[in-house]
Amino acid sequence: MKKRGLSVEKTAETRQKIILAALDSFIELGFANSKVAAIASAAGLGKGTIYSYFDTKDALFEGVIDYLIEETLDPIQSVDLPDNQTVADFIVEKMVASVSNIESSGRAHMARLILSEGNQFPHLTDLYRQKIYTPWNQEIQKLLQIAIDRQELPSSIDTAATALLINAPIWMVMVHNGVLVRDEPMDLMVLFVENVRLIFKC
Amino acid sequence: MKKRGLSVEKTAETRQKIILAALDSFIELGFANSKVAAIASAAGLGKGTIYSYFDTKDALFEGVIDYLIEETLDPIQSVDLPDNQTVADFIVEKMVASVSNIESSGRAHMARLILSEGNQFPHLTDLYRQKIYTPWNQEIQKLLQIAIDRQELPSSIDTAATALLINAPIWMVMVHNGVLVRDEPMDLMVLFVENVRLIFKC
Amino acid sequence: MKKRGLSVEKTAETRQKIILAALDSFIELGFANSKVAAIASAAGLGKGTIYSYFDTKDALFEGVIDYLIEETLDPIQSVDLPDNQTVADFIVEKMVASVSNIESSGRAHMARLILSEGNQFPHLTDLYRQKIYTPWNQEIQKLLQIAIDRQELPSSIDTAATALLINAPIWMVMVHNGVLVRDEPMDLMVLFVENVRLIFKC
Amino acid sequence: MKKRGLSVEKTAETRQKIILAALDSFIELGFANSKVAAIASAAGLGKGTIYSYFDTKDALFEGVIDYLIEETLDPIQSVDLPDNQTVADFIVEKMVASVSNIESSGRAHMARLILSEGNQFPHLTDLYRQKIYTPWNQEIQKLLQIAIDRQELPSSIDTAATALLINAPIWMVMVHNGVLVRDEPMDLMVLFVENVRLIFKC
DNA sequence: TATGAATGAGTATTCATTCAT
DNA sequence: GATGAATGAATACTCATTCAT
Repeated sequence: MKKRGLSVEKTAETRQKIILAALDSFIELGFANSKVAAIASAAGLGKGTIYSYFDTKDALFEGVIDYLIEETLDPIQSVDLPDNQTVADFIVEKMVASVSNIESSGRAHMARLILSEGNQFPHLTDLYRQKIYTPWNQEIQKLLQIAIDRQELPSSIDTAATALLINAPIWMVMVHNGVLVRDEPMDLMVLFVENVRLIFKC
Repeated sequence: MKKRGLSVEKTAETRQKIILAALDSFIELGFANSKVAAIASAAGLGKGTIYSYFDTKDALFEGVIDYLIEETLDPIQSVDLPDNQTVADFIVEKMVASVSNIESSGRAHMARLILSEGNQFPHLTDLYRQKIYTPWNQEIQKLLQIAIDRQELPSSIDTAATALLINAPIWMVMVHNGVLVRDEPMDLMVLFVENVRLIFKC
Repeated sequence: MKKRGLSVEKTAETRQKIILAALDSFIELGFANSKVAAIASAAGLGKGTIYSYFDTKDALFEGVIDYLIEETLDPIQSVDLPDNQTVADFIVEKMVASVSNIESSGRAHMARLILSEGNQFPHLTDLYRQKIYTPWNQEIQKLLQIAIDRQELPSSIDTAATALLINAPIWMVMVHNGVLVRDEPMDLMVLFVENVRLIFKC
Repeated sequence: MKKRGLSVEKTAETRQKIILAALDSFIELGFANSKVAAIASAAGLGKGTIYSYFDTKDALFEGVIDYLIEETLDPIQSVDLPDNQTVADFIVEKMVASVSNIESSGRAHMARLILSEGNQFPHLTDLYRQKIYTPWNQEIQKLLQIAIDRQELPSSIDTAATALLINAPIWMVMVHNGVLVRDEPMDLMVLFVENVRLIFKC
């Protein structure tokens, strides 16, 4: 069989094309208003082909979210914290990369899709929470605990609540820039860093 | 016309029934998955009656959002700030009432509907921004400016960004409690107050 | 009871208003596209009132046609033929009045309603045939027989066919002016008289 | 694409099936009373298939009329008139074929559909006038002018009016046989020929 | 008697999904 | 594997008709 390898690549490539076309459509039109036929057409494929790769339209949406989760998975790791760096600096440093490309990487789109369609896809909300949201919050909580241990933060703080406070500007800006005030976007980086400085009083 | 008075009451009551049934359905199922027939049935009315009050399903959704906006309109007013109260205390005090009933008053539902359906209803997003979001942010910015004038805050802060920081925990908690982690709700009040204290360093 | 008489008049007047409003609507929009509510509104009445006078929308249409048939009933009578007038002259003279106001009297509208809606209202087509179409043709046939007897026409003619030939320009013009070429109406009188002259070779 | 040929044939056949089933329904029930589902069923197809071929029920009706116009287009041509044949004979000869199959060819149905539904489909009335009615009348007028030139007719006649007179029996019979007196049909051929003889006095 | 709010049967239309080619 | 013609369940919406006032 001369090009079995190629065929596998081809398949992966076709799958990719479908997912990207579907993602565009879901972002622009939402799940309910996206038509399988239009996605197929945008992917340069026939309708039937979509169904060779995904059993149902729901499965296609799950495939898109799965893809985004895998693609954008890049968790902050508390174990990477060097001894000679403050927790605040570490968080800021680590988040610069992550936060600066939150829109271009598709992570903002993913989050907004979870916000808008999550109610109807509890399974995906669960997945997002398990793979992205909760791990991130837990790593932040670990870092906060380390900060308390190092006396960079008072022991009186509630780590769960403070983790949410660190997270809050990210969601605020995703809502602000992506839904409510698209023509005057706020700079997430500025907000995020300022917020960390306030929390760590530094 | 003798029974005109009754008739007006009756129609207002029917309209109310429709809106409340529709609201429940939109919150639970989203717009696309809500069926007009089911809403009518839940309201104890015939399908046709819905269409006597709203031309289309879209118009019904707009009616629901309009209703929520009118119902929940209760803006913070910077002019109410007493001389003998700090801006931080004023914000906290004013927001206690507002924030404590954010779920029960329907304001959280409204916000989440805007998040989930707003893309497909730009007109409603505009309305929400004009009536709720922007006025709130602007009043907060005025208060921040007063705080700067009173030297409760350094003049170096960016009032637009800081207003968003004050807002951020509210959206964070609406997302956290309403979408992602429904079984372990975070106490918005705690988060909000703590955040104000951090910002005002008090 | 002071104004029972008035009440009867009022009732007849209301009925008249309904029929005229309905007629306008049926002519302009056809039966299927005419809405009872719109007819009521055009008549300055409530929807329910229509149903006090006509059981159903179909009955309303029948009422309109009945009204037109009664209103416009003005048959040519062969017994009116004077001895000292040719049949051709008699037909022409009698039809001048009838044909000249065929549009303004509503007879053309009635005929076109029968054409356009008759298939769905066989009862009305029957009525029209019995009250208008067949009597007219039969009187014309009687006149043609008299003309044969008087040797104004050869005995070889087929009176049924010739009656239709006399009728033909009327329908031709109703179709031409009313449906196909509204902006360049043909003068029915000219056509009708010329046609009679051709048939009677005079 | 290998099966493209087959596919094209198949779709043409399906389109034909739809049009014929729709035509039957429109003739029997009229446009408003024809149900898309019933037409689909009569065509041995699913409802959705109709909508793959015609965007709306209105478009389906237009498709049917278009089809009839194309199918039945067979105009009399004045240029075909031989020198050694009278105009009257030419008209009679040419119309024998055309008129004798006016019912079986669908032309009568088409004309009656225009009569009954034309008011609601001005576009189709226009099309019918442009493609069928006006060309026919114009060719007849040309022939009448030739007849005048050849002195087969006096120059005093009005060609436009006389063309309508020639046409009149056709419409008269379509109305008579198709709407009013279906059980005693008149022989169109007899009427048409007799009428031409009267007009040409031959 | 007149009204118009309420009703729900009836219909056009959409679109995810199937499957023969 | 890829295709797109065919399908029909599902749904928004209409409007003749009823009936309480």
